[in-house]
Amino acid sequence: MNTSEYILDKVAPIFNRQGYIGTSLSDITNATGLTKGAIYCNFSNKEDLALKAFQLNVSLAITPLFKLIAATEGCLNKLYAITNYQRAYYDLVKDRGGCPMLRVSVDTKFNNPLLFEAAQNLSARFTSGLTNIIQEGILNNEILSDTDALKNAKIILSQIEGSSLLAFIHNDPEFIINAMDFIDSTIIESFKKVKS
Amino acid sequence: MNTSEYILDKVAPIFNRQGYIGTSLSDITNATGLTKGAIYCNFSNKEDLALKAFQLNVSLAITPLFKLIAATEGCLNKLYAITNYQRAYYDLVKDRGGCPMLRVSVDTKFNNPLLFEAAQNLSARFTSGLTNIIQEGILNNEILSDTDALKNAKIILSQIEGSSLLAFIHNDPEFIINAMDFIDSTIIESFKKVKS
DNA sequence: CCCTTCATATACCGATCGGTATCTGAGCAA
DNA sequence: TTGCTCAGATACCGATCGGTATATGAAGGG
Repeated sequence: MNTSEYILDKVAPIFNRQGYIGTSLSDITNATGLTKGAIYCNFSNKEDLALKAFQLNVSLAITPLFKLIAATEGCLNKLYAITNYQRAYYDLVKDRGGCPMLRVSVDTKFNNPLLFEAAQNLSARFTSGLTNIIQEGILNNEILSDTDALKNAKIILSQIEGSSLLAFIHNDPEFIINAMDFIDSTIIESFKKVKS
Repeated sequence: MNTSEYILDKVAPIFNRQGYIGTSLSDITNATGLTKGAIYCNFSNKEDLALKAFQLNVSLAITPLFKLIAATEGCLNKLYAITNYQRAYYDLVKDRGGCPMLRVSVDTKFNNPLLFEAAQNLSARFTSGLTNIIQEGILNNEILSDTDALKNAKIILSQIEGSSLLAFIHNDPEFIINAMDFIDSTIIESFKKVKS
């Protein structure tokens, strides 16, 4: 692990807990044991560091889900893989400050277009990924053809993000568990061609 | 309107857009046209001002919903009143930085226990309020008796907060509209004793 | 007319902010 | 051994931070 990676490893959870403005250069030098000289030798400025910290947080918290989806066969199975991944999400991110998409989007909308756009793009990829899964399911005859893919994708993503927020507020993963059980038992169930 | 109210009126949306740390005393003096002397004459410190600004934001964005619920007769009608209120929520808060509960809970969890607790309490009141409505509906025979009140309250609140966040990220109130339509047509519908 | 009161303004505090110019010292090539 | 490179350390910059002590000036009472 080189110095840049070492810095990001130490700093990414701090940015996710305290936000962009809430994380100071002294927080960064304290956490890494390095000096400002070392930081600015590896990153062009605080914003650059924050953006790469966000990317690291995403690669740890969300990218594995995208890979899991890609590795899963069948559209309904992909959807179940998502809810199953989310069931462990609270434990995955609780010590790192919660969902990085949630954190950065709230934190930067009015003062950091670069970081906000990164969060916005991630959310858009999430939405379109979900939409594509449902649409494929319709084409494959796995999902009822009168299902509105985009609408349902937005509802599922709302449920994922909202339950993640509430779990974070109350230190209670049950919000996520409940929401994922509901997605499985009601939303995904309604996609199926034949009711059991 | 006295000076304290004037300051809060000018400052509350700024806190909601930029967060606690992201709002500086100069932001506050610039927005009000007053000096630091006037600010500290009306509020004991920045945290005090931020807390009261949060309370004002809540009283504008969320308290009206609580009053609407209280003024509505019938548990199912109360639930429909909630989804209906949320349909206009994006327009209500978009110029003020989005949902204050979302903003403050993300912003202050790791650095301002006082403000975080206020957001946490608000979320808890929201959850228990929803739970009580559903439980009353069960007692009144408006809602099926095998309905899990707390679980459904958490699911509805997740949907409300998640869709609010996504609408905020993408400047697109459709996330909220979709989610509220879904709550009406699927969740509340599943509460009813007799399917139409 | 004078005195008190009190809200606001002014001027200032030490600390910290993000950022940078310069220095140091280890590694390496010749 | 010499000299170059470059990662990192040190020391410093002006600006801004939250907060406060003091000055000012208008209003009201005697």
